Amino acid sequence: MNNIEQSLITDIENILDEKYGIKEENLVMIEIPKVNTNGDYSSNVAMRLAKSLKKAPQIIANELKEELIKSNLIEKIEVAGPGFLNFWIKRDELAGVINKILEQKEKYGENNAGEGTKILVEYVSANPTGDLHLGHARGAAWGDCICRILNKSGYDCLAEYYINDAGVQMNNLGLSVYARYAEQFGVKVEIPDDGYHGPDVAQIGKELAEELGDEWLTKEDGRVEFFKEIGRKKELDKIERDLDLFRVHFQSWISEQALYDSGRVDECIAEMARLNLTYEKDGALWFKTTNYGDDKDRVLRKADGSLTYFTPDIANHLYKFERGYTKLVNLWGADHHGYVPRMIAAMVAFGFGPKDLEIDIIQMVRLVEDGKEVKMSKRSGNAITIRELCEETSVDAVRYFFVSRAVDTHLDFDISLARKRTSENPVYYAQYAHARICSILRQANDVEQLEKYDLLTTEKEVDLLKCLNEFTSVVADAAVTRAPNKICNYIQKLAGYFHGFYAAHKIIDDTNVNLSNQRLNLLKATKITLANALDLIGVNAPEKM
RNA sequence: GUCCACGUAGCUCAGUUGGAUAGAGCAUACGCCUUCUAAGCGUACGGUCGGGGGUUCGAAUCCCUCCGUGGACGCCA
Repeated sequence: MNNIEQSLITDIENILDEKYGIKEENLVMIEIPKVNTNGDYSSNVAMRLAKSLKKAPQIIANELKEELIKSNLIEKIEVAGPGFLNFWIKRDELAGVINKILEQKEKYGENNAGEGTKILVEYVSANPTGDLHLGHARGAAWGDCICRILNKSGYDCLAEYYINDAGVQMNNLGLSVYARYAEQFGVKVEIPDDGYHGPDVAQIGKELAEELGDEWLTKEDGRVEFFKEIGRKKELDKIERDLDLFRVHFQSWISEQALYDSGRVDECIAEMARLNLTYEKDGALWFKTTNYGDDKDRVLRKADGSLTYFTPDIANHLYKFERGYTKLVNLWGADHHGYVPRMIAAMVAFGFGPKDLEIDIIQMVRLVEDGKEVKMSKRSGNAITIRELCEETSVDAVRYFFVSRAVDTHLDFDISLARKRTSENPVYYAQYAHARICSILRQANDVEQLEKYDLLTTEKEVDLLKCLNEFTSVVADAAVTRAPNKICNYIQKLAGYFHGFYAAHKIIDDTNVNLSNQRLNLLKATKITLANALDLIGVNAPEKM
């Protein structure tokens, strides 16, 4: 990594080491000041050292300035305010990023923040008993983007879906599917109270009636098993198709039932007993999660002999570590947040670190149209599905909107806004910038990459160059903090700087070929960076609009 | 009731190991197309960072308290 920020940090760290013998990671921070009268970059390191060095921050800043000014990156340094170091970078150094981008192309933005960490991201994991809805869509968008960002940042990332296909609910699914199937032949069978009454199950019943005929009406042997299995398969196929439409693809699907069948669940219980983590009380088997930060102990095996949801889920998580993943990330709905401490406690009980499993909580989505909350689909009268949402607006808009806000905040998804093709809609704003660049490049002669970009010195050009320089560290930061919304913020900023630059300057100019060619290369670099950023959130970068 | 999130401009939100005058976009008002995409650009307006207290050179950020919103408190999944 040799971007400007990183070079500045390294320079300062070296000086601190030589001059004061200070070696401390993450001490030196570089930021881009809000106003450009405070430099291209600035650092507060002198203020942070004031206490330990027992010197006024301004004095430290001036001492650092003496040394730093020797750097060939820097045009000018000022010590300002309470002790900030403000840096102005040589213009041709800033522009060096253009050739870097032109050479790296779709690889620009790659970084090694993850240092090869094997990380497993589990998300969506909706039960195969119905369609994917709003909340799932937000989770799917978030998880997919996180994986893209992690992969770009030197993590070895696996996207996994945990299928809750064991237990009572699957039985209920089987019974419900059978009831709907029988209904097609005029035979009335009760759907269990906690069964599935929705239109998707009715649809499956109808399909099965057509495919299979009435043979199962009379055949009782293995009927529930059969309908359970086929219901599961059909529901999962549907989920996979909807996710595919949403451009989300899992590399791994883990079945809860398979964890039972392979004996992993039993092994897990046996291992907990060996580690003395369990006890019997009131006929049930309990896990001493309170010893590891939970607020009460939890039941693993109920008095009726069946296991709780918790037990196979522990086996599920242990299996992730077993496969060599050293970092686990889950995305859970807000309604599961009470479940977080016990799962972490379970992993800690098995000797893993409290940060080896991190669970991000996704907040609720409200659907809004014309200022009013929309609860149900107008088309079907039921809860709105992910497919319906994408068809009503667009995959690009849905993905962008869901990912552009931090996951832990409540989100209003404004359908009318998502449909708009104006600057009110941030997706179009960014895509329009890309299309605009493509249009200009189509009309210009193709230019080779240049040795120098010494003519790109106006405020708009410098803003754009600084923004391009920033991309790699934005990606790295988004990966480490698992915040795809930071990529969206970056996209808006980059698109904004481009539009500003475009409005201020004529790019294709036959009377000044040198400047024109430098600007065209700046455009090419901007196009690549914008497309790379959009790709990280899975949104298209159109050539024409 | 207990626990967990969240509360920043009219609206939607940025803002992390505490830093300079709290930032965008939208909305509103006014400008800008004989010129590469006006799905754009520019200017203006807009704030007790939910209230109060504390910690210190410095707080939207950390601590306490109160208010408001949402969620969780099963031998459900």
